[in-house]
Amino acid sequence: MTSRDTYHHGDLRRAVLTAALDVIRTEGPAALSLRDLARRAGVSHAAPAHHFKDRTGLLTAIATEGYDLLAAALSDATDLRDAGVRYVRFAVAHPAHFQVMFQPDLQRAEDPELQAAKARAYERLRAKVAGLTGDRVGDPELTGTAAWSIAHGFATLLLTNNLDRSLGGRAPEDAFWAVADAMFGTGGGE
Amino acid sequence: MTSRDTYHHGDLRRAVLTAALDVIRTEGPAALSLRDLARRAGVSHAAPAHHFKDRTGLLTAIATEGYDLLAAALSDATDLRDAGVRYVRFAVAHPAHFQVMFQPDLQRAEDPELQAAKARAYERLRAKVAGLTGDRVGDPELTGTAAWSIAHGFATLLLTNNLDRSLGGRAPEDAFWAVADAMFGTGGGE
DNA sequence: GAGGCAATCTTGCCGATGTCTAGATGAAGC
DNA sequence: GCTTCATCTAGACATCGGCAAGATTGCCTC
Repeated sequence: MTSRDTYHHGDLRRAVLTAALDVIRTEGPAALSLRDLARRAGVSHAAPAHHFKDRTGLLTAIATEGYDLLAAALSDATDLRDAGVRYVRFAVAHPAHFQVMFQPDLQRAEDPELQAAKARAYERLRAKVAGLTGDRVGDPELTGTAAWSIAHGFATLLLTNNLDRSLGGRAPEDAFWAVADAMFGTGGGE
Repeated sequence: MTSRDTYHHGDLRRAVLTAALDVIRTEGPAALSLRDLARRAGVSHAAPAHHFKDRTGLLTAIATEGYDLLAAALSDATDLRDAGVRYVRFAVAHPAHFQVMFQPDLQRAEDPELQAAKARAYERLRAKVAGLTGDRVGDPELTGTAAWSIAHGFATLLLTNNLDRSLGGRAPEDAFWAVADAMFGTGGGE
C-alpha cells in the first residue's frame, strides 16, 4: 500500500492511523514520525497534516478512538468484575491506543471530541459501579476508584513487561481474574 | 545558573538531571530536548552527551535514579499496606521519575545499572509481601501482583489527572488508604 | 454536460533537534 | 612542571515538525 495510481489516496486518514498504531505498538509513541508515516502511506510528507493538523492532533485522534473502543468493550460487561476483565483485554488488544490514552502530555486536552469520548467511556465504568448489589457496595465513588485502579494498574504493569513472571503461562485476562478473586473473594463482585 | 565563570561546569550531570526532571514534570518526556537542557545549564549543546551518551541515556539514568529512590522509600515500610501508601507518595513526590520508569520505550532496557536498580526495588516489594501474616496470605505471587496493581493503578491514574473528582479534597495518600481499606477491609493488611 | 468550489495532495522552505567528529581547556596525578 | 584524561566547545549533517503556495481532482450546482 506504499504506492498508488491516483492523485488522491482514498483513505489516507485510516492508513496513517493504522501505520501510527503499528509504530507505537512496536517502538512506542516517541518513535512516531509524521514523515515516516507519510512515506509508509506513499504520500508526500505534508499530506498527513491535512487530516490531523499536527503530531499532537494525530495522537489526540488515536486517544479519542481508544476511548470509543474502550466504551464499546465495557458496554457489554455483565458486572463490575467482568468490566475489569474487559478492561485488561482491551489493553492487550489495543496496546497502542492504551498507551496514548494515558499520556496526557501527548494529547490536546481541550479537544471537544476527545473530551466527549473520554466522558462516554467514564460513564460506562460508572454504570457498572452503580449496578453493584449486595453488601459490598459501600461508597460508590470509592468502589469505582478501587476497581479502576486494580484493573488499570494490572493492565499498565502488563504492557510495561512488569508481570512476565507473575503470569506463569496464563492468559492475561485469566491472571487478572485470579488477582481480582484474591482481592474481593469468590463471588464477591456479583 | 545559566552562566558560569569557569570552563568546567562543576556538576553538569546533576544540573542536567535536575533541569530534565523539571521539564518532564511540567511538560512531559516528549518535550525534553538535550539542547534546551544544555542552554539551561549554560553549556554548549553537545556537553550533556558526554555524561549521558544520548537522549535515551539521560532517560535511562532518570529511571535508574527513580528505582533507587523507590527502593529507599519502600524499605522503611512497616507492612504491605504501608508500602502501598509509600508507593503512591513516591509517585506524587517524584512524578517525573515515575513517568519515565514506566515507559520502557524511553529507556535502554539492557543497561546493567538500570536492571540492578530495578531488581533492588522489586526485591523490596517482594519482602513486604513475604512479611505478611494472618489468614489473608494465600498465594504470595498473586498477593504481590494484586498489591502492586492497586497501588500502581492508583498512582498512574492520579498523575494522569483521572482521579481529580475522586479525591474530594483529601491528600492522595489518604485517599489511597481509604481505597485500600475498602478492598481489604479494616485491619486486613496486618 | 459545463463550470465552480472545496477538499486533498505536492513541493519547497525554515528553524530546531540528535548525534558525530575534531579540537580546546584545565584539573589531577606523577 | 609535565603528562594524561575527563570535560567542554565548535562545526557539520541528516531528519523532523510546521508553514505557505500551488497543483490535482472529486463533487455539487446550474
